[in-house]
Amino acid sequence: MAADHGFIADCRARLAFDLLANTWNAVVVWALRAGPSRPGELRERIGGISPKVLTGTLRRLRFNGLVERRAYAGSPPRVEYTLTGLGLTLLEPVEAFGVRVFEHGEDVMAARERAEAAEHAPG
Amino acid sequence: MAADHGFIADCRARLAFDLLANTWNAVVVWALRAGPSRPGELRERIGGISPKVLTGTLRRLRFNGLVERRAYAGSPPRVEYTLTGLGLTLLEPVEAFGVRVFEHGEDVMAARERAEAAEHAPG
DNA sequence: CAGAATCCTTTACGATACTG
DNA sequence: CAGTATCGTAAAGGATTCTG
Repeated sequence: MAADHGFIADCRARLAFDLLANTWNAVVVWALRAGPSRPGELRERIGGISPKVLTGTLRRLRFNGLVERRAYAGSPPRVEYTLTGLGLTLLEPVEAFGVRVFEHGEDVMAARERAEAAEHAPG
Repeated sequence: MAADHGFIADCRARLAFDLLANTWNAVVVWALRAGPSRPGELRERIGGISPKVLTGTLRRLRFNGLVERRAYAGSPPRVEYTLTGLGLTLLEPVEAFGVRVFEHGEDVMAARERAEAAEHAPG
């Protein structure tokens, strides 16, 4: 069970990749690589994510043990989110993935244009 | 702009991680690591994915240039899907992620149980 | 400032049946 | 066997407003 990295049958893979199977999960993990961050910082850093969606995403990540929440007493409220050990472990491949997409971003765009052209031409 | 791997602002990250932002995207990429595969093989290998959803996922992956489709003439139909160069490039971090989740799967489960307990206790 | 509440829209997912 | 069509459900995303 610890040595079948070569091949994983059935839907254990789905359980694993569910950790990323949302629009913002990986983005937020990525944004947290800078260290403990407040929600406002995250929203600014990410761009285009609404407060509600960020809250929901952080909740999911906490639920799965990737992220920790720490609240400080006082007013105005101060809250910080941090990657847990597990989150840091998973950050590495996430970051590697992101870097590669950035490196090969033009391949993706080219593929999309080709696909769109192929949709319009024969249709 | 090719050297800011240390920090990516705004929502380019979202564009990147959209490639994984679905339930089955990463799972199918993962399942294709074995080499060219027919849809039936993929369904069997993955488990729990319906034909329609597999088709849709493969379509998305093709659209983004991660996967290639090759159809062979004849009857019954024979179709094979393969990871493109880009797909192979991205497979590595995907696989690394999967492996790590399998290694630390118990952390995830423990976090979920803790989270569920925390929901029920105070509520 | 954090985040809960509300309302709406979109879309992925799932089961099933059907066609070439 | 590959893929489409149809139907229904569930959930995520988005915009906005409000409260401690």
